[in-house]
Amino acid sequence: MSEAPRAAAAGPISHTIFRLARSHSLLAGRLLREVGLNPGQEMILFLLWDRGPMRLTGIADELGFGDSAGTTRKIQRLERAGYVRRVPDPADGRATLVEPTAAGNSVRPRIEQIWAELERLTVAGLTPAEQATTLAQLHRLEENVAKA
Amino acid sequence: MSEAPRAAAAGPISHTIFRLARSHSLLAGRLLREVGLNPGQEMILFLLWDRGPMRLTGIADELGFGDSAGTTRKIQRLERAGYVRRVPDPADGRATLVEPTAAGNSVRPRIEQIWAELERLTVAGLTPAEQATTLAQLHRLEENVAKA
DNA sequence: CGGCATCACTTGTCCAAGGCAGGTAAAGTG
DNA sequence: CACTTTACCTGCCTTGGACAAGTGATGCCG
Repeated sequence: MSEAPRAAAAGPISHTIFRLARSHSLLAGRLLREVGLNPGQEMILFLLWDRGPMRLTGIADELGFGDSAGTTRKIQRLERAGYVRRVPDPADGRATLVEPTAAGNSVRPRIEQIWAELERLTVAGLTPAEQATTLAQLHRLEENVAKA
Repeated sequence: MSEAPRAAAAGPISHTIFRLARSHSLLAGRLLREVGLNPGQEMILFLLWDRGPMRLTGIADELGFGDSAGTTRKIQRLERAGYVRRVPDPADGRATLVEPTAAGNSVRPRIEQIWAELERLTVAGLTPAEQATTLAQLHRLEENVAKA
């Protein structure tokens, strides 16, 4: 893994984000495979555990999914995996609410462990103070990029 | 886009990397669509511009592609786009060298502009000193994640 | 109240990425 | 000279993002 100077010269931070993103996603995928999830699906579960049953549009808005069609299919996969259930929204005949199943709830501790492990590996060697500044800077980058 | 506290609690930095990665890739894709590239392809061109003709394995190693099959197809797409050409390696009958075409070279200034724009949008509002520390910290995260 | 735009979701299709499995030809090795 | 390894390619599967089109339910306006 030597340098790729031209890309680095043209945009060193973008370049590093790009590489970090792929490695991080691969690592997350490797850790999550144990529970049969692919990277991203655990985000939906975290959201449901926090907020209770949500409709698809709510999930999509919250997680920044661009496309509702993609959201449908993500939920279908989680449903096939048995972690999530779909119930009609009593308040709106068009909508369906998504909620974790018992199986979904039962993997929660394990998923939280996996995320803790992922975080541990990611920030290895950084002091708590460094972690805090890193997080703050990542948030600034995220805001910039989301806004653009 | 409010918070997703549970994921943030379980791994705030991982969580932010995840979101940043997707937004950044979407932004890069939007900027690059003008020249008919998808995010990632420009990395290959940067590499070739820096190093001259390379074999597929060299490209894959350098950019961290896991799979040689995927590399083959990425190059095929760049080839179909007309930006790259494949020539047999005179030194090794098994290998093919990949090099930019005239069309590939002609988009170079534009791609570098696009990357500069991407970087500008990404680091908007950060002082040069902040950019330097951000870059250093991203590199540390990348090393950690690549190693794990 | 009826008509109509809007909303929530679903399905189909396309393309790109990653991964695995298997195949071919050339190169290297004992 | 066999045998293994290397470099690459192809096929196939799953995921992801995007666009298009369709269905049923809801909301609103005249």
